Amino acid sequence: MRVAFDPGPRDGVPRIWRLDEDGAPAAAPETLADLAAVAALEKHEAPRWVFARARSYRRLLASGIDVGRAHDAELVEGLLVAAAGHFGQPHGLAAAGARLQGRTPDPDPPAVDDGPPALFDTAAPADELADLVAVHAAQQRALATAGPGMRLLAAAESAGMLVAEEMTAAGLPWRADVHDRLLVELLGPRPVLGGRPPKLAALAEAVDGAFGRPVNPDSPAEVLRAFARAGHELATTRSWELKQVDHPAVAPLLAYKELARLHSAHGWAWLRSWVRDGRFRPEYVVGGVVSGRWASRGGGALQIPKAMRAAVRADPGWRLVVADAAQLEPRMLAALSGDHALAPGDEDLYTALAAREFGGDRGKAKLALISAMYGQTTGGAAVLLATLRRRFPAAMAFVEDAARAGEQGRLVRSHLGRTCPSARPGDEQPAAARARGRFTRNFVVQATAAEWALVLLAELRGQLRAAGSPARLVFFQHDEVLLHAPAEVADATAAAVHAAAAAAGRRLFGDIPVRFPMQARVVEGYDER
DNA sequence: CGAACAGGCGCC
DNA sequence: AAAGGGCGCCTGTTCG
Repeated sequence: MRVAFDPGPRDGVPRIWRLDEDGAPAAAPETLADLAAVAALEKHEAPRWVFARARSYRRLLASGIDVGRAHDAELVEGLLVAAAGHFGQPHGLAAAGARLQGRTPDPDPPAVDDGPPALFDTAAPADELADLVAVHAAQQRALATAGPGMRLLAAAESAGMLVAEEMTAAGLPWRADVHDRLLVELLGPRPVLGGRPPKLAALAEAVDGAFGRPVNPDSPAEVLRAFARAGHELATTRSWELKQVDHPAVAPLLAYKELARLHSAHGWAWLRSWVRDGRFRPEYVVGGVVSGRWASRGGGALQIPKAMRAAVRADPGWRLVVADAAQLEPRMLAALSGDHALAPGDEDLYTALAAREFGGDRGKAKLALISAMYGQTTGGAAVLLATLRRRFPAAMAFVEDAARAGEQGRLVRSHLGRTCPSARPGDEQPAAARARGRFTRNFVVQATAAEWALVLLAELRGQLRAAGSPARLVFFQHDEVLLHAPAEVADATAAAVHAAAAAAGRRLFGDIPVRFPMQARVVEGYDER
């Protein structure tokens, strides 16, 4: 059974509508006394809940209610709109309803972005339950004809929404005291009145000294002028370019840039803004990246520097289970292309490939595969690619077909059917066409990896719920998951991750020899190997 | 004055 | 040695 759910406005009442699998109403709409009634329904009937958007589930979580299965109409609409070749068209509930009635949809309302999500809530229109039911029914019709891949993708995307909201609610354990200690070690004591911390100030002074005049190291233009005066004409101030310059300012400047980045992006201001009560609670945007990867809002959640990861520590008596998929994208390529010899087992793929084809040079093997998937042609990649083309013709043909499709302005799709954005006016120009070819080449692999990860999350969440496990998913980053678990169930949680990874591979590709191993480690701190 | 853009770099 | 896919977010700079 399915149940459409409308939380109603803040001070209003929640409403539900029982539906058949195809989305047709199975009864009259009902008004609930309170949100607790949702919990009772979940306990006794465990329906698939049809939500208009993530915020509907956020309202439930705020009341301590979680559910097992969902259909997120906004996310599914985005998948269907893209599949129809209209990527980027409005896909919120209002837009979907308008499209259903043959009207031109208005742009989606802007995402609310004014602080941590738990602290605000934008009231939905008074009664959108009827719209939700109509849109959902239309989506079920579309999914019925779209095929099993799209149906799995719609379910996984919706499960991703559940995971994302629950992760935000749970928060990533974050020790402010450890973070502060790391900052003091790297930057010196926190400056009381703002300004540069001692070590940054010292490095800036060293840069001034090396140039013989004040130079703002934060201003690329000033730095370029200073080097030019010293006889070094640079195109940029990127660190790799600076490293090739023989000048006494280079060393302090590079050190400054590294520490300044930490200070500005993950310094004391970040800590104050984003960590409350021992938790970092970013908001995850499911499907926020064209490839289906998640984006995040607030705190740069998907760019936590390695240098700060020691601040992520389990609560006393708890552990972190840190699991990341090994060489996920080349394994996806092996599965997608049917070139299974590319990924023969569980062992490190690059090392194995290097032993067979690249004289044991793992770096070469990695560069070759990265180049194949990203479309790199320069910097010595060409000779490596020739080796790949000879040994793995099907895999290379797969990415090259995808690149050609992009160059010709055609759409490409992931394994389950996520569709890339359409070509834009101007993309037929040679340089733009090549760029689009690189994009579509990468899209097929990255988007399929993203949906594998999505199915993994859904499987893992399902396993943990079925087992009544107290372990919680607390972080997800493309091919890596973190769980927070009581020490006594940490090993079982790691085992659940392995099982979920295997299940995700089967859900996508059936019984093939390619493996998608996840290395799971049980640690107290995220920095521990 | 704020908005928009560019340069740069963190992560995958 | 230094280029190719996807992001978010900081600072500096320019523009209106």
